[in-house]
Amino acid sequence: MSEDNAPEIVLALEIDDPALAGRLEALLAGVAGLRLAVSGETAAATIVARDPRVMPDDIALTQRELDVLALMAEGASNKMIARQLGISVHTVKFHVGSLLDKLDATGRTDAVAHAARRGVIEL
Amino acid sequence: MSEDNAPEIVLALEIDDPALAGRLEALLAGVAGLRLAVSGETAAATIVARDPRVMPDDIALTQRELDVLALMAEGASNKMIARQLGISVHTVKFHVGSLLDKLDATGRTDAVAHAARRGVIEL
DNA sequence: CCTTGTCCTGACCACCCGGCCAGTTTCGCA
DNA sequence: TGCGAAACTGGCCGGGTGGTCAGGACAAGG
Repeated sequence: MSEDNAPEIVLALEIDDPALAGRLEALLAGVAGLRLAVSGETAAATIVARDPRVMPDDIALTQRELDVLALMAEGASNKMIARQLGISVHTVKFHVGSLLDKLDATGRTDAVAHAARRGVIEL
Repeated sequence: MSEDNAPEIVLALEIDDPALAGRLEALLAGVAGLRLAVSGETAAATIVARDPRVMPDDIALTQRELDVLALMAEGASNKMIARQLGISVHTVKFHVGSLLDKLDATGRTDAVAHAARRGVIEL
């Protein structure tokens, strides 16, 4: 049915591992209906595979710490976080402190950046 | 030894557009050597296609604001930024203020998050 | 029973942050 | 040559932030 609305799906590759990239390239080359993007071309979708080395140990964050972290990433102040989670500002500061420690960050901005970098949270 | 004619490449799909997702699913289903991940499975690579998000006007940030923003993303304090750029803390606060205004952020953490989201900076 | 760990709360304090005021120099442009 | 925009600096101040102390509730496991 209507192949008119489905020309070709253009895919881009962003893969750290050269071996995996090569295999995928070879496999996808033989598929009708899609092709790989040439340099600079805008792709409909991108195949990504990050080097797993960036998150060696998935840092053990408690559920509460993840809650606080998520709200921190939204730019919420301790007071806002406290209200949102139904806990006291003191407790929020406690969790933020733990976060700074575990993420090896110097402040909340640094903590969010670190967490985003290693995929703990999605910006 | 290396039977690296590896079994299958497991791919995950993260595509906003259902139509595109469906087409890709159909296309890739017929390719030997790779398969789609089942829910929760760890994939070797992920195919992503974000909604052509609104990055209408790449916000006009001055060079100095970009300098400050980059250091903010590293978790640097105003004092550190001042020292790094060879300017006074007051000037840093001035630029941070402009950044918060232009990025529609409530604080430096929010500013970094917004900037990262719309690709102004790379985390 | 007692210890351990996690989560939660409180208070104190030095410092940082963001917003406000006002002022300078430098530059491009009409 | 005048004029505005950008960059820079200063002081001031209310509120937020991060570090440190101390302690309570509650479940898991010795």
